[in-house]
Amino acid sequence: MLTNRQLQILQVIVDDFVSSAQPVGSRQISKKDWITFSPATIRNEMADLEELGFLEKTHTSSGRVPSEKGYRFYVDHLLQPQIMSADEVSQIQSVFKRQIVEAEQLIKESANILSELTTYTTVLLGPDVQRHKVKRFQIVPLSEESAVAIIVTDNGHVENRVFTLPEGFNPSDIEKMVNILNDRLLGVSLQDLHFKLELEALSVLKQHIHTADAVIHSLMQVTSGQKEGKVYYAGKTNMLNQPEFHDLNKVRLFMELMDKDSQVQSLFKPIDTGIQIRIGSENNHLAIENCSVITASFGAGDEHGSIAIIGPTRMDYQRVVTIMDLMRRGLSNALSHRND
Amino acid sequence: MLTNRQLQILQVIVDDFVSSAQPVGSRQISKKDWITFSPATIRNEMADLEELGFLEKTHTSSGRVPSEKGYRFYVDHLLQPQIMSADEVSQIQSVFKRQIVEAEQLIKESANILSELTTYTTVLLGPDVQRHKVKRFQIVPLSEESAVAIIVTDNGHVENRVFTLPEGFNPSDIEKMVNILNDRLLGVSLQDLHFKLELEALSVLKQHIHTADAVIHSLMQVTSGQKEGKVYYAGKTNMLNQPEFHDLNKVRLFMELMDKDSQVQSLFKPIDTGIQIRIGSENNHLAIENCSVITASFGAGDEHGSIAIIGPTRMDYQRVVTIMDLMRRGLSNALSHRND
DNA sequence: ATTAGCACTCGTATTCGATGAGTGCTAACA
DNA sequence: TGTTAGCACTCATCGAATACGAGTGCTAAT
Repeated sequence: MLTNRQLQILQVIVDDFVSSAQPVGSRQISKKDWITFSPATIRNEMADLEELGFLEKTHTSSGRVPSEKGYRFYVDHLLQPQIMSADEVSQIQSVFKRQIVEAEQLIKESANILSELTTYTTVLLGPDVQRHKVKRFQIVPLSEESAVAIIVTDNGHVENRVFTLPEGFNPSDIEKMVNILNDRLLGVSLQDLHFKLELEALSVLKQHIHTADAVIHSLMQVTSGQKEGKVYYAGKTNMLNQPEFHDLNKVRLFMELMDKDSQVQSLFKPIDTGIQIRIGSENNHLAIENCSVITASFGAGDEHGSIAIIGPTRMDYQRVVTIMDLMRRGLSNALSHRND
Repeated sequence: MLTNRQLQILQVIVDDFVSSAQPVGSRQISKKDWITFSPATIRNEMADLEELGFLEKTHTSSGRVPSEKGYRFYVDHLLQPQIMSADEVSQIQSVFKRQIVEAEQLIKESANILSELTTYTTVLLGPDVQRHKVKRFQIVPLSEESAVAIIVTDNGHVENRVFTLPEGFNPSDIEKMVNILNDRLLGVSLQDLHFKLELEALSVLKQHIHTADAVIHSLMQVTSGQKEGKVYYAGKTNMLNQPEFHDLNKVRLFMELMDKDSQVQSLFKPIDTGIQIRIGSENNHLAIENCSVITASFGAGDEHGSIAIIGPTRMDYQRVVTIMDLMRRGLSNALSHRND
């Protein structure tokens, strides 16, 4: 168990290092006016904290830097909600005041504000499309051999894909088919769609349309492709302003990672509801081993998603957590009242 | 007018500098076995070429580097088609062999291969949606107050947007309205849609539906939003491997530019058909003043778009032009035969 | 007209010493 | 026994001095 004094010192070191990016020395700590003990005492305590694994040195005679364990402890025990300026609060709330109809647009705006306020990078994981339910099914023929299939979900998302019509397909069958499909598939979630098409719709359709087999298989191709939700980024280049990214190799690794939506998706998906923090190696990825990811999920009813902020491990956790919590509540709120 | 010897020297300098990124000295040039004259002679010629503005020095006693004017001359007069390895040719053609139904998918694949083969960054400008024509108009109600409007264009693109329904709107009017709109708007290009809605559709609708005014205005909001085509990137991080981007500031500027689709759109849009090259300051943008952009437009019938490659001014023009030409023809071909 | 020879320039890499922030330890102190 | 002043020591950073070498421009010889 850490003594009160050790807690104080750890807190100062993290806070100082977060804002200065420079190793923190004993003299610097003693300057804080609520610190009553001498640099020598602080040095002793720091040596202990280092032995316990909360601090590190960059070289033999440098100041101290929080270790991952140090950040973890700070985040778990020392975090205290920050007071935000009225200006910033109103900036956040301005998004929710505007009457935005489309959920997607609302969330994107939030992500932009989030990176602006934090100066970190925001990753926005779109709502899991697979959970949405079919509201309407539509097929629009384009030519003799191709048509576009459209699926509207219950909350307004539209999925569409061009597919080829089988030879000898009778265009007049389309309407019949669409009716049957709408009848059968209403309310089915997109993730179930694939199977429902094969198991239920196919047999019914076969009775009415003789090329049904081929069409359904084309449609099944359509439904199989869209496994992942969309990923949206804001403030991607903010990371370049962080001193820890003065190294081009790190920049490259980071940017390459950010280009792979599927990897980003799995790295940034929240494991639980609420706000979570993953520090450094906890992220399990080389490209962001010196980064922390803070995720927040939000939602109301069917419409939910998550926002993540990524910055260096030396990130302003207090501020980010406070802002994200505000954002999370606001978004959930806005989404649930949207259709009243 | 340049002498034959000057042409030879300019060619060697560009070629060498392109592959080595180091200023080229007289000795190095004389080593080429088809160069028959001595370093001293070469130095004299280089001094002349510098006076003419085709070459530059990085400092008083360094080798020569092509100037923008030098590249321009090289590109205009010295470019000769490269012979590509059978391996690479087949890699390109593999895309077109696969039977891909959706034009967008096909083009994206091409862009990926393009950046792989060139090690530069590919920017893909989607077909100009505004030119497409309405094939089908559809409205799907989501709740009492909202609905999603869907526009399918003649080549299978789907535009959609959620909009609010006016109070007191009678849901049963939707079908009537959709019918009228489909009737009136079939074949209208998206860029005209906005006005047609206001000028033609509105008056007709008013006769049948008393809330038509409000609905049309909601719809007009939908049609006004989608001014720009989509932009797709491949190999964004390739630029980081170029030695000219070892400077973090340049990286930042470049990445920031690439995040702004609308700016990228206007910078990379080809002015003419065929292959064009814009060198350095010809691009008129600070962030890419040391870059060259090679654009190629392709298309068949209604479906056309353009691909651009961006790299440092010290880029392998011969190779890129050869590859892009192959790609351009392939794409145009594939698109025109797609629906046969 | 071409080229060998040579003095000169300038970027790069290396070494060396000075500086200063910061530590750990010891001994004095309350 | 916990705290602190004092001091020797470490190590990153910076600037000056130096050597090195690739490359040029000029002159004079071919």
